[in-house]
Amino acid sequence: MGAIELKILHKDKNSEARYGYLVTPHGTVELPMFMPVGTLATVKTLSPEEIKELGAGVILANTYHLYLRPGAEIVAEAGGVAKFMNYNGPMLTDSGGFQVFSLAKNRNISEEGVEFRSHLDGHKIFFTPESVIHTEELIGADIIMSFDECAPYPCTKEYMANSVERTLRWAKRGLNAKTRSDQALFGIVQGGDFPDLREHSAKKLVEMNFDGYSIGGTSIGEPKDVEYRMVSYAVKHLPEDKPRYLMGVGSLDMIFDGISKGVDMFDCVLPTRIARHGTLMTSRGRINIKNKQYERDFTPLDEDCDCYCCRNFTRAYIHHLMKCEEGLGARLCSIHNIRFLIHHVERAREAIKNDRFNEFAAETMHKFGSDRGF
RNA sequence: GGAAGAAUAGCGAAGAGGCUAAACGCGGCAGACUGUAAAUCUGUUCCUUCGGGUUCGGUGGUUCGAAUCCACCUUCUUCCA
Repeated sequence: MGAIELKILHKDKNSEARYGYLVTPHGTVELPMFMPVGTLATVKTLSPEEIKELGAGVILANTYHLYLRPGAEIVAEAGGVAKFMNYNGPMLTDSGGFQVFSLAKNRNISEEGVEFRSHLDGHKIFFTPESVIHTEELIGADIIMSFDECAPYPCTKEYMANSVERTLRWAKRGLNAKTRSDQALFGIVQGGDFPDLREHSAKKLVEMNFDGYSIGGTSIGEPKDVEYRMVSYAVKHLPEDKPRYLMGVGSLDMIFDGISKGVDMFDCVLPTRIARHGTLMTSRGRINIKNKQYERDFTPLDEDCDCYCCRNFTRAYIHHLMKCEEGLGARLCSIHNIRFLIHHVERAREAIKNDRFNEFAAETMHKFGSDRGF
C-alpha cells in the first residue's frame, strides 16, 4: 500500500461524480474536497484552528516559495511543514510548476530543468525534477506534485507537444528520484486544449503508475468552455482507483463541472485572494462588500452560510472593516469564502450519495446566478 | 498697532501669462483577480441634455488671452510691538 489510500463509496448514477474518502498519513478526508491554499505555509490571515473550523481537510503549500523562504532545510528541521505551521491535518505541496508559468519573465526552461531568477532578489535558482522532489521531501507534505511545465494559454500545438513530452520525462525522473514512502506523488496531465495531447499525457502518466493524477494548465486565462473541455479530455483517461485533482480551480461552476466529471480534489487561491479584496461568494452570487450599497446593510453576509463570519457579523460591519483596511475584515472575508466553497462541496457530497448531483448543481448555480445549466 | 507670507477641486499639494478643467498623492466610486511576486492591480472622480458650461478666497483691473500680472477687500500663519 502506498502513502495514501482512495476509497470510493458511491458513484452518482447520473453523472461521473463520486463520493469517497482519502486516507493520508495525517488524517482521512472526504471526497470530493476543496483545498485552501497556503503558499507560504499559511492560509493568508487564518490560523490553523480557523482553517480546521471551516471543514478543510488538505491544505496546500508551495515548494518554490518555501524553498526561497524560509528554506526547505528549515522546514525539515521544524519537523515538516504541517508541524512547522501547526496544522493538524494533511498537506500537499505544489511543485513550483505553476511558477514556471506565473514567473515566466524570470525563468528559462531547458531539458534539464528550469532556471529561475528569484522574484525576491534576482539570484539564480535551478530547479530540476529531481531537486524539486528532494525539496518536497524536505518540506514533508503528505501529497507532493511532479515538477511540470504549466504551459501558457494560448500556445501553439507544436510548443504544447514539446512541453508535454518534456513534462512526461520530468514526471518519470521525479518518480525515480523519490525516496520517501510516506508521501504520495501525483503526476500532472498537461496538453492544453488539444485532445490528443491531453490523452497522450494522461495515458503516459498512468503507465508510470503515480499515486494520483492532477489536471494542470487550466484557469490560466482561457475561456470557460475551453476549460470545461480540457477537463473532459484529461479525466476520461484517468484510472478509477486513483484520486483526480483539478489544479487551480476555485469558482463554483468549475468545481461542480469537475465533480460531475469525476474529479475528487480542487484547490484555488481565488476564495482567499478575492476575499482580501472585498469580493465575497454568496449563495446568490458574488458581491463586493466594499460597495456603498452595503454601508447600512445590517443583514448577514449570506443567510445560507454557517460560517463564523455569517453567524456573528453584518454586511455593514464587514463593509466598514474592509473600507478601513482592518485585518479582521480580510480574515472574516477569507473565512467566509473558504467556508462557502467547502460548504458547497459538502452539500455536493450529500447530493452524490443520493444520486442527485446534477439537480443539486443546477439548483445551486441557478440561485447563484450563473447561466450555466447543470 | 506694525511687518512678512499664504489662500488651487472632498483633503493635501504642484502650477508663476496661452501647451491648464488644472500634475501628483490621499480620500470617494466602480472593476479585475482561479496549482498566490497580489491586504494587489486597473478605470474613474467640477457640471453637462456631450454641443458645451462654470472654476483656482472675493471684487475690480491690465492683456488678444489670467489660477498665474496689478489694486483693493476678506481670512489664515509667523514675526515685531
